[in-house]
Amino acid sequence: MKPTLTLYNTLTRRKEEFQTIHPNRVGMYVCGPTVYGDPHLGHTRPAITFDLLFRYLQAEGYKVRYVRNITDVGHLEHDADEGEDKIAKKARLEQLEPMEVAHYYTERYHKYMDMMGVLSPSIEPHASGHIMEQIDFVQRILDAGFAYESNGSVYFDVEKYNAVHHYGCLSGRNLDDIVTDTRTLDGQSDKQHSYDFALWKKASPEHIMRWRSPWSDGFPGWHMECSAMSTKYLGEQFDIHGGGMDLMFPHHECEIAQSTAALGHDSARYWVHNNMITINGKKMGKSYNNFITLEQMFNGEHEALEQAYSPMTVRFFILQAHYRSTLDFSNDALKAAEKGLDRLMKGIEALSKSKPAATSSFNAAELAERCEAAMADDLNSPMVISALFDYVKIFNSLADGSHTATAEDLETLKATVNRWVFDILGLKDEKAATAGGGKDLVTPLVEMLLNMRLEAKAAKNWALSDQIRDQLTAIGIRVKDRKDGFDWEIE
RNA sequence: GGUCUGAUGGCCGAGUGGCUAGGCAGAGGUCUGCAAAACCUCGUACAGCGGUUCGAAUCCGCUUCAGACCUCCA
Repeated sequence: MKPTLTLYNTLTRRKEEFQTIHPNRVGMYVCGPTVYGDPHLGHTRPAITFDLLFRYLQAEGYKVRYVRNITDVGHLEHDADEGEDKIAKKARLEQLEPMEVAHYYTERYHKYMDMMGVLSPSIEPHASGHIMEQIDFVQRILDAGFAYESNGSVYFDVEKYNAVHHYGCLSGRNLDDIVTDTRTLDGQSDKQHSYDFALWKKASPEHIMRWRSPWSDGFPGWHMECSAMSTKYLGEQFDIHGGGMDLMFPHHECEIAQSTAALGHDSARYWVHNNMITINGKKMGKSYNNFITLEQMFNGEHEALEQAYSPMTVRFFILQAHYRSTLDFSNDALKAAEKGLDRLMKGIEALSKSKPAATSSFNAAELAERCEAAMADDLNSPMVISALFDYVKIFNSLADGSHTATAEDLETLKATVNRWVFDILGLKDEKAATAGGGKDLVTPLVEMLLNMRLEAKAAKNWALSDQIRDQLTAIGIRVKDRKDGFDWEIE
């Protein structure tokens, strides 16, 4: 009997049993990147968190439609009239068409996500490709009476909405707090209240990205795309809405307000938020300009990096922390993750090479049980990894006989490892992968030398034996002696 | 200022009332011609002060510190 998945729902601030709207089917919407800059370490947290959930739900047998958007329009620098679209701004700075910028960074995002084993979602809609749907959604809110038009722009009437519903239910605020805390913005706003937010913005003459609408030539407000696209692809009600904690307010709060205003109810059942990656205790992000891009992570070219870290090291680093905790970047932590991952992969290799015995000295089924229980408890990937490490010790002991396993148990363990390490955690053995073709050519040569070394050892010719080992070490081949021969690997 | 979250051993990071998290680093040991790898053993960690309890890292209160959001951020 598998444990039931519980997920922490930000709406209720507690872990809830996960129950799908439709049997065996899950609709999941996650806020993707705004494609105006290179993907950085911070972007990997939601990508990997929801990739983990996506993989896990699929492994559990759910048919999952995972929608992750690309924001390529409508995301303003400031929510004021003089606000400038991020994509348009970048385009102006770089003398490019806005779509050129969006395309370039979308490709970069895909490239780096792919390197880190982040699966492509089921659908990846672009905001710019769904202007019609957004206009329709704005119209629905207008029709419902929760928005007003002002000088060609359309704004959400927060006060009116709040009289009927609770604006702030997700972030735990109430309108009074928001009223007193909203910073007064300069300029002659068309808004009735500072806390009203734009559903449609009239474009100023120099604004490049603009579309025709019933109200003006303009562009949709930032929060609109998620409401419109999630509704289009997942329906008026779906199971999971995910994103970074920093999006909780105002973005997700506004999304809830928009959906509730237009549809009469919130569209997502479970709101799931990942925490931030920090550096020196501070959130890594655009605002602090303290981010490390993935390109830099992987090539080591950043002043904060003592070395390069592989994509799987970064993935493992993230999975070793619970998704709702902050995770602090440091070289020591990354190096620890690198070694830990190496240990895990070597242990799995040891398992694959081990020979069956007549009896098993341990409970092989328990590993899967521990993984299932940990993961079902709000995606506790650190506990999954902890269980795996406990078994790595056993896998490593199979070689010298201090632990034994039957053929059947070995198969069980291999299947468990495949499911948890590769399918669900989404890890890959990078060394094996990169060695790949090269190792095949090198193998006969290395083994010839190592067999010669075995003969030298048998003849107690330690000088020759050590010479062979040292020279192999010098070219990056690490030799590991075993009772019955040798092992080797490419560093 | 408002709202919220957190403070765990040298480092990272789980754990939410009693039972070993785990990884990295470190110490000792086994194995080995030596080395590496592997395995075994080890660390009186729960910010401070008070309270509840037979029992608290875990619950409650206060204090200190840190962070997030309130403006764009994954």
